[in-house]
Amino acid sequence: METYDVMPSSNLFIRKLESFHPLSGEDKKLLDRYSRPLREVPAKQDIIAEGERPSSVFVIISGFACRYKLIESGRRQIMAYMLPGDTCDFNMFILKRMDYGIAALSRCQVLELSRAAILEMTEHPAITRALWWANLVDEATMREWLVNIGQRSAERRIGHLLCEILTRLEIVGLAKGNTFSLPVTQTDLADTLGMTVVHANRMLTSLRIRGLIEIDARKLIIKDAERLRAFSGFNPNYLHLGAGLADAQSEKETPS
Amino acid sequence: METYDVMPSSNLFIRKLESFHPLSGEDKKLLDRYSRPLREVPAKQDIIAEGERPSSVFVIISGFACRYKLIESGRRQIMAYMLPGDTCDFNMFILKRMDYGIAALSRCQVLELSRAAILEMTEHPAITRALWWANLVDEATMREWLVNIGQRSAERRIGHLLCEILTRLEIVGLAKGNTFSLPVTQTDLADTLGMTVVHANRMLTSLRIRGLIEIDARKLIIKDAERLRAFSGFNPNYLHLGAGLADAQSEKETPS
DNA sequence: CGCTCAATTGAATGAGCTCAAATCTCGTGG
DNA sequence: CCACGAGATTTGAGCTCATTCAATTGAGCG
Repeated sequence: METYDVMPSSNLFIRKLESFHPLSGEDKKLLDRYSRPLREVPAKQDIIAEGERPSSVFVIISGFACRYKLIESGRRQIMAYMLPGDTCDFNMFILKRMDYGIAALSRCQVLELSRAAILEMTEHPAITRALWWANLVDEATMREWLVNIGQRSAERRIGHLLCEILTRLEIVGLAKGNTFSLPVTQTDLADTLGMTVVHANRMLTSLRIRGLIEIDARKLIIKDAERLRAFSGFNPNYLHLGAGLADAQSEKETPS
Repeated sequence: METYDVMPSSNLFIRKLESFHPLSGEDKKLLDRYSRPLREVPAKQDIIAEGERPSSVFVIISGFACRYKLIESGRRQIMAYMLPGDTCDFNMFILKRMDYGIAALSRCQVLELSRAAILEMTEHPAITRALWWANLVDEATMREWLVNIGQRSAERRIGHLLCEILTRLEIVGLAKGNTFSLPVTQTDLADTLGMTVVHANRMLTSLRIRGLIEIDARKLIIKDAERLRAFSGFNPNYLHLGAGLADAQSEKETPS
């Protein structure tokens, strides 16, 4: 068994995958080779639109993106946030047509992986496992969002989402001291949580008054993370933090 | 290329998988071999509870089951319906612990597939593809539910869900003439759609008054499916009906 | 027949929405 | 460097959809 780098990678794609499964130097070299070029996408622009035929897999390197759907009435539902390091469904090109869109919420740097790139990556078992885990966690996250929207009050919904974003950004080192940049509009938040902008604004204010958060420009400070988590019913279980790593660990201990 | 049975299989597991990808006689023989024994689960009982270590994959053969989560306040969110022929996530045992539960809504007959059974099945490419598609459609369905709960009024939410159930039951031949048995309580519907039982009841009444549906015992009649679909904004795209089949088709036409 | 759970209905309350207007922010052109 | 304009945030007021609480009716079962 070889030794791995101890320092977290500065390549967020690699760093995020490593949070799911240990990668060898060779794995990382391969990933690094595919980590260029980056496509710049301005805020509010589609990365891939609903109805398009998917031809590559996207990795967000910087900025916030989302999966979303529009309905007949013109309303929009955001179904997932894609934060730096996040990969969209790597089995995407099985689909004939996208049944949803992926758009940049803020300015983003996006990596496009061709079918060939993905095929090469999936020949590496560790990378494949990491991608698998990423996929499982995406699904689990979507389930949690369903619970959030279906069962919690508007104020707790917002709190829950902020807790999730904090946790996910911490994984890739983009949150320090419970503070992070949240480059999305309140309209985006509202469309994420199934409420109106006006109400989202009021509930943010309410969280501020409770002393749970602080907002300054597009920086969010979670003043009391523990209390916010309790208030929002946030339990990070569903993110399966380090579960893939634990799994690899137990395999070493009890080889099958 | 061999010929396949023209008649739909009476084994709903097979029938459902076939709706995603054509299966050879040999494939079906294998699936059939694993189609016993059936476990009987009474209504309201867990098939697998949150927190358990998953050791097998479940296939619903008769009855309605669901994936669900409970939150601190005691509220329940149902995140998916599992109808006859439906398979739960076939990658489930990668997980250390279930982050949600699966329960029977009505009395169910459930097939349990061991890890070994799944491994054998996934050596057959056609079965693997079918399972893949099933998984993709499950994810797409969850996305659509998010849209439904997040963006539509209570009455349209119910309408949308009923349209989906109708479509899914038709695939396995359990809906005839827009009529099917819906063995779930109104409380279940309410917990599915993020509303109270009282309101679910009122909205069902409202749909009845509009002449869109009729309820008699646990039988649901959709009086005017086209109008109900329009009313609810239901578009079956997300179920990717026959997409896997079309895919197989196009592969035959243009072999890579 | 009596029990439990599901369905239904009423009335009051409240969370969240709509409409509207005011203020703030920030990038762009002059 | 400043003014302008578009988009974002904030606040007010009134209204509606959906909830809560409570009670009644109905249906299936031992």
